[in-house]
Amino acid sequence: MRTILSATSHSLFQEQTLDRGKRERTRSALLDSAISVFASKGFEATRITDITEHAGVANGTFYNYYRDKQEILNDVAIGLAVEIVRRINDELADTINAIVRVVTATARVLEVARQEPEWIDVLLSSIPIVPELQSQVVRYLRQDLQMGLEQGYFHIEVDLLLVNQMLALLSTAILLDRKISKETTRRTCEAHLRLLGLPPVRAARQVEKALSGLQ
Amino acid sequence: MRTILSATSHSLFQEQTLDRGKRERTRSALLDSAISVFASKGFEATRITDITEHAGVANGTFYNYYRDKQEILNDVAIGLAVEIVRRINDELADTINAIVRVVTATARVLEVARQEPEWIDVLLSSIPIVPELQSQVVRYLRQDLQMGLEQGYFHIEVDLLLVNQMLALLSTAILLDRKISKETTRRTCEAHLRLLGLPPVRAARQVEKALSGLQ
Amino acid sequence: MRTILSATSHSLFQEQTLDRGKRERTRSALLDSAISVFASKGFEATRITDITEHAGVANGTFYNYYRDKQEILNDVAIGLAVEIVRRINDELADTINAIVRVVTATARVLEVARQEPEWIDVLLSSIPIVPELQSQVVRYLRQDLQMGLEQGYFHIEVDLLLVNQMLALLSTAILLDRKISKETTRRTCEAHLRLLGLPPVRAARQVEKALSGLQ
Amino acid sequence: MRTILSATSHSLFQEQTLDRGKRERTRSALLDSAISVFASKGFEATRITDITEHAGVANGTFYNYYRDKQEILNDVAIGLAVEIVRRINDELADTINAIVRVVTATARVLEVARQEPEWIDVLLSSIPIVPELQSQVVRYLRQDLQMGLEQGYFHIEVDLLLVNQMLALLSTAILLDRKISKETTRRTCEAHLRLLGLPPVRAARQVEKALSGLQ
DNA sequence: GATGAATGAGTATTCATTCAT
DNA sequence: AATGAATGAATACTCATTCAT
Repeated sequence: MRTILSATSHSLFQEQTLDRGKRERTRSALLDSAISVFASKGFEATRITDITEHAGVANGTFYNYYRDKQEILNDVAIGLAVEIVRRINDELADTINAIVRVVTATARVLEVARQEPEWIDVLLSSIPIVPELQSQVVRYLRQDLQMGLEQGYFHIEVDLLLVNQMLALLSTAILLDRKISKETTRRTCEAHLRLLGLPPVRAARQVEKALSGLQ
Repeated sequence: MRTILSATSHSLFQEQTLDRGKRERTRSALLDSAISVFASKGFEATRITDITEHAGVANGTFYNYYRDKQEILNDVAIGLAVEIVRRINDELADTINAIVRVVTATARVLEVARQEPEWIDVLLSSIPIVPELQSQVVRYLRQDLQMGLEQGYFHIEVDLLLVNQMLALLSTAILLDRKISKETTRRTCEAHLRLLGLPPVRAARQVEKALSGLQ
Repeated sequence: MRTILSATSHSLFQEQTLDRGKRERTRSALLDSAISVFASKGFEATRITDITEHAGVANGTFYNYYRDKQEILNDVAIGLAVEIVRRINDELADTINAIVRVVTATARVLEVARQEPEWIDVLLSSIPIVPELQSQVVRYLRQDLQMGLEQGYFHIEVDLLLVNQMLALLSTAILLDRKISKETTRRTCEAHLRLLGLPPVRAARQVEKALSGLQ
Repeated sequence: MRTILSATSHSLFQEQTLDRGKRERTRSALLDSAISVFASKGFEATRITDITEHAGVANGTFYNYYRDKQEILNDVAIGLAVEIVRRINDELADTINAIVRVVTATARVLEVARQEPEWIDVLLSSIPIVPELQSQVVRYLRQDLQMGLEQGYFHIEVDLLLVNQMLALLSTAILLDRKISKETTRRTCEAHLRLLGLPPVRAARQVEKALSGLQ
């Protein structure tokens, strides 16, 4: 099992296509470039040539793969989401307690945000722009929340609003503290549990316990 | 006392300058126009001519007042913030209970969001772009939060992270339910109180009570 | 007789109209402003508002007096030429030797260039743009040159080319040494006499003599 | 040896790049175009689209090669200077008499001015705008002047002022008589020699001799 | 497939000029 | 006469997109 800690490749897509044909390698170069450039300049401000220059290909090459910026953003965002979800799922495979699952997932996302800030920058800013992404995230989170309800831990209506509230708390943490200190992680996890209906003291205790078990 | 409910002018700035000279009237036309256009197309996508056309002036006129989009956004955002804070302050003048203050303020912002969706759209999307705005909001909110701590209601560290978490919950409500149903208002207020450290049941009761007192 | 040395007013036109009506005073303010601005930014680069701002009047006021930049330049250039010619003529009234007249005139123009650099800047750069100016200068210079021929000093064809050559030498001095050192003055006078056909040694002697008599 | 008389190509740059790649051919088209347009409208008055239209390319193409007008002017001016100097140097290779060198160079520049008026227009008007150019010209002229001093012909201080005086006389000739009659050439050469300290009669004789040897 | 030169629509910005006050 | 806000034509410049090589 690939663990999160070992994974700090800065080229998500290249890594996956080293073996495949030239076409796939060029596509990956574009995708990885897009992550970097979107992260540093923002989606609106990046020009096609920013991506191609960073990828070391001619500007015309872009159009052999994508129609426009939006299209490559979709690929980038989905690719990032899949990778991050994969990492978390790997680790949570055997965890059945919903509280632990929520805290672990939150902490792990923040962990990725610390190690690969570009990924999370792009991913979070993509959510409002890439419709498909939103539904993916919702479907994923809802499972754990539902589980928490059934286990009697959470007291809240599980719906789109809730999921978005949790995402918003996550984004807030990342935007405010790019280094993602332990403190920020703890407070974000606690905020999640409070929101889900745990009394404050209990939320604190559970977060303490779950985080200490993570490393 | 001017109440929020009676106020639904759609021209925040024009209204204030009907009596003053031509220069101020044109400036207000541009400001009101900017609100509309920023709200409908977003800041990045609006062109200067969108603003001037909507205001019914020539494109060159814009530059008699502002150097660029960013500069008019600053004026717009600060103007909106001042107006909204004024409305809420009017109503909260005599309220000393921090919980009631927080719930009322939250509900009132959502009320404005329902009646003047453009205002809140622009205001919220301005926060990351207009540095001055962030500090204004923080200063304002911190007072009530501090009061809640002293009254023994809240159990949380009052800092920049907290303020941003609350703003993020507010934004989430508005983005997800532009109509701002009573349900959305209630859940957002509850989320705020939960985040601030009230046990879920108590939070629900307090929100119920405070909102029913509002009309 | 007004002497050159006493004259260092920086407002050629204002000075002449202090007594006349408001209209003339505004016009003079525009003219003096135009000199300053043309001198510092050049004719092409100056905008109407540069002139009006410098004059302390509203931009629209300009059009009460002039149709465009070219028109005010004409007035400015002619006014400057008249003033400079007047000063030199005052001094040369009793001088009958053509060599002394040429050397004195040259030295005096350079003297003005030193004391009122803006005047000469504008005047010289106006020559190619203000047709009337060229013919004025030619008519003026030709007299002394003709006199020198008759006195047997000069050996050269007196025509447009010669006059322009002399002007070009004058401009060169001013452009290269804005401070107009004594050395620059001497060399320019000598260049003039050499061009007019005096043998080098004689030219040097005459310049020496004429300049020493000037102050 | 390529003679001046045979050379009347009107496309200085195109001619040099017919064989190279497309990029260089387009660049040359822009350069040649710039010469024509600068010559006919003057630097200030030419718009980028004047250059691109004349070159038969789209306006955007300009910016693939140059950032602005000034940048292409630099290239144009240096290119012209190099070409003209090359032509004169070719011819003067074996001439050791400084007087003959000066007269020949002067006459040849005027010859170019007659055959390629645009070149000289642009070149002369570039001198004040392109700093590099001035120093190039100075370095070039100074050699011959120094030689004349050593040969005992010239009596003058060789410095920046002198070089600029000679350039000014050259410009005057071109501006006043675009056709560059023999008369204009003769008088300009004589003016140069007089300025350099030859007695008038001797100057006339030397010019007569040198010019008659030229064709 | 990759290249990169060429394109030209889109937009910002300036500034001379007008004209109601 | 003076004002100065409004105008809009003129122009620079960017950049997504095309396409011949």
